[in-house]
Amino acid sequence: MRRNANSSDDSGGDPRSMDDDIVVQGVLTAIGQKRLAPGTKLGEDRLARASGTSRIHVRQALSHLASRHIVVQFPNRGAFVHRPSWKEAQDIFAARRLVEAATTGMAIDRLDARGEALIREHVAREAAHDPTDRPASLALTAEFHILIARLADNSVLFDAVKELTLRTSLAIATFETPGSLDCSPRAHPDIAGLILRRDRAAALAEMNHHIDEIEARLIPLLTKMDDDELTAIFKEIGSAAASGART
Amino acid sequence: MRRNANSSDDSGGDPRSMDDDIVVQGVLTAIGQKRLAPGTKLGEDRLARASGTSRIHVRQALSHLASRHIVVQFPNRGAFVHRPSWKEAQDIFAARRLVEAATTGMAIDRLDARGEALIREHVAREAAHDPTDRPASLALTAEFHILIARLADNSVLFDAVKELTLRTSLAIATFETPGSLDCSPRAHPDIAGLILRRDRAAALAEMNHHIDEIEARLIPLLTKMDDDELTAIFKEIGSAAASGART
DNA sequence: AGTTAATAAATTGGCGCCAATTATGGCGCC
DNA sequence: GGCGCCATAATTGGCGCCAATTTATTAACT
Repeated sequence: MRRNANSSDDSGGDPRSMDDDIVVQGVLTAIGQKRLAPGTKLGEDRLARASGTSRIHVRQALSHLASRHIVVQFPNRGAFVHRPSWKEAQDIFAARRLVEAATTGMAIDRLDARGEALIREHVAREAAHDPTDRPASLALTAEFHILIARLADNSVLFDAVKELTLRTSLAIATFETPGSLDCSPRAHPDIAGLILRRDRAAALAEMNHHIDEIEARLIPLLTKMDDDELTAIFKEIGSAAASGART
Repeated sequence: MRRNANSSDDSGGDPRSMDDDIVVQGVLTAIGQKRLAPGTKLGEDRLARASGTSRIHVRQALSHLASRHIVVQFPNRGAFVHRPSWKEAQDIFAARRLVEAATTGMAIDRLDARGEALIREHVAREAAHDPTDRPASLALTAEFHILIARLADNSVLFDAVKELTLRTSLAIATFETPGSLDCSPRAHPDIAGLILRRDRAAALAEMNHHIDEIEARLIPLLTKMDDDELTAIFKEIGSAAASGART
């Protein structure tokens, strides 16, 4: 009997071993629950002790997460939870608008009875869950978007939505304003209803609006500025001073 | 002085060490030159001897390539050059149409003098190259699409185009008809001219048509069928025989 | 007192070895 | 003659150890 690499379909990806998956899922849920802030160092020995596995699995898991842009690895310095720049966060949302508009349309095109049942089941699960539980809300949001992408029946776009969902949670953890809460899952039943009604234009517009709403909750904090932006600013001052001195 | 992980921007990704990159680039160019057919087993010891590096670098490189869907890894069996299914090839092209239409439009929006110079330089390089050199043509095609994606100034879509370009070369290696040759790079000067002229609609249409042309060169060869499709066919025969026997 | 340089501790990177699993060749059996 | 089974060989998976690099600490010096 051959064992499958990933049993649940909403798992992060395709790590080779089972112990790798433990580390990957651990880091992912820790990030999703905001127990691991962006920029945190992920020491190999520490993760190995925490996950109960060996250091080699931790390294493979970190390499896997690095390929998904969840962590960044510096040579001889270790792995850190990736802190996306403001530009990268905007890029992520622009890509989501593009890809998820496509997956929504394709999901409507290929919608059948099984797809309708899956959508209804998810809406029911969202209606029944505790709205004050932030990590659960975030996980349900990700599951909704991934479900739509699965119904689109395109493996490339499905993987893209999975990756963009993860990176979005990193962007939220980096740039979210402390005030706004639980405003996003409210829109899911609306989108689901429009999809079930095969209202293409309205579903696309609502999905775009939903992504815009998530993006609007983020603000560019200057304290979390990226190094590249900092050097760009210094270069800008330099050129401005040069032109000012010339004039 | 801090050394950069990847010096050239068109490299495959972000492998940690320099030796890993040797193996990654070696496998990539071998695939691009059709010296490694899809389905070929990539033994660790063999790759280590061939690349002159150690086995650990080979493993990290294979893990990296597996995360990019270039190779597939089976537990305790090793890594093989990924042989995309016909469905996956169609998915790749559908995703390319979506993403590259977007990158083309964004490249036109943000086009400046530097971008125009890069496009003109690439067109000149394509005009000067030997059209009978298949691997060089394929590499130039990939570089053109990646250049457009870079001008779009969206890191997520840039990475997506890089990955989709690689996967397309795998799809071509798997499904290409032997007859058709060097018909694709002909369209690049046209697309480049339309982009330079800021003709949005025509550029998008031409880019879509160009991708369609590449896809049209592929045919679903039955001999290179995927395992899943094969089992599906056997199941189909089984049910047909059962219903036939009952009737 | 601040800064620089040297030393020590901690962490990552890499290699060799051995165990576990799988592919292969040969043998006996039906 | 074909099929299934077992032993051998080859390959991958994993662990421990040591070297190389970075980081923290301490000391000396201006």
